[in-house]
Amino acid sequence: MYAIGTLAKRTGTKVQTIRYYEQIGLMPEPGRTGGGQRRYGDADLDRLAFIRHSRQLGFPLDAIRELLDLSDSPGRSCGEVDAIARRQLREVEARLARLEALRKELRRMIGECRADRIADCRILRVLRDHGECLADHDAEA
Amino acid sequence: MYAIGTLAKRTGTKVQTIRYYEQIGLMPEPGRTGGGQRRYGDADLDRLAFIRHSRQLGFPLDAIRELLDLSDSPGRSCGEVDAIARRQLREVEARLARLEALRKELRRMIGECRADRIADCRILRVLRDHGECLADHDAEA
DNA sequence: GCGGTAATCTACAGCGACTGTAGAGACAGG
DNA sequence: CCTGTCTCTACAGTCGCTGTAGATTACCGC
Repeated sequence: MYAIGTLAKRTGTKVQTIRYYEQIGLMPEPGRTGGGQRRYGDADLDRLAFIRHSRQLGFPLDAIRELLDLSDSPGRSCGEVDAIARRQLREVEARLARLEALRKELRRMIGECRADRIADCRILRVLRDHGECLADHDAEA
Repeated sequence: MYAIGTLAKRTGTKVQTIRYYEQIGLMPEPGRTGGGQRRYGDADLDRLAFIRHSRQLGFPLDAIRELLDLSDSPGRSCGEVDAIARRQLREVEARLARLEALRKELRRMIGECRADRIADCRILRVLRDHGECLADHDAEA
C-alpha cells in the first residue's frame, strides 16, 4: 500500500492527474487511511501504467476506457481492441499528413523571404494572401 | 459595411469565433448599428483573413498577435517575423517526429497481434508492459 | 407600415486532458 | 513532540474555440 505521491513517481504521472482520473472514473476510488489519504495497491499501479502508456501512444481517454473494459473480459474476441488501435493509427496518420503539408508550406514561406523590411516581407505576404498558399485545410492537425 | 455573418462566410470563420477574437483583443471592436449589431469593413476582412490563414498554418494566437503587430510597422526589419515562422516550423517538425514514432509503434503493435481472444491480445500486452514498447515520450505531439 | 423569419445580441457553460493554486490537515523520521 | 514534507478539497486557468438560451434587431416581400 502506497500513497498517491509514490504511485505518481512510479508511473511518471502528476498527483493531480491521478486524482483527475479518479474523478472521471478512469481510476477506481482507492482505500483511505484514517486521516483520509488515498492508499494504492499493485492493481492500481498496473491500471495507471496502462493508462499512461496508452496516453503516450496518443489514445484519447475514451478509447482507453474502452480498452480497459475490454481488457477485463479475457474471453472475448480482440477484434474491438484491434479496431480501436487501427482507429488511433488512422488518426495519427491523418495528423501526420496535415503536419507534413504545414511543414512544406512553412519551409517554402521562410525560404522565399529575402526581404529586409517588413513592408516587403514574403512571409507576411503569404499569410495575408491565401492565394499564394498551397496548404488549404483547417488548423491544429 | 457588412454584418458579422457575412464576414464569417467570406473568411470561413464561425460567428462565435469572430466574437471570441474580439473578446481577446485580436480583432478590434467594430462599429455598431443603432440596434447594437456589429458592422465590419474591408480592413477587418483582411485582418481576419490573415488570422485564419495563420491559424491554418498552426500558429498559436499569441504568435499571430505578434505577427499582426509587426505587420503594422512596415519599416522594421522582418527578422522577428522570420523568427516566429521558424519557431513555428520547429514546432511542426517536433510534432512530426513525435507522431512518426507513434505511427511506427502503433503499426508494430497492430501488426503483431494475431490472437483471437483478448487474453492473448498482443496489443493489450504492449499497452500493459511498457518494456515491450519502443516509443518513450510524452503524449499529444 | 407590417409581419414573419432570419440573423444577431449577451452571457455563460463545455470540450480534452490536464495543470496550478490556496489554505488546511495528515503522516513519518528524528 | 516537533518539524517538514505530503496530501487533502475545491476551484480557476490553459488553448482555441463551440454550443446553448433567451432576447432583440434587421431585412424583405407585401
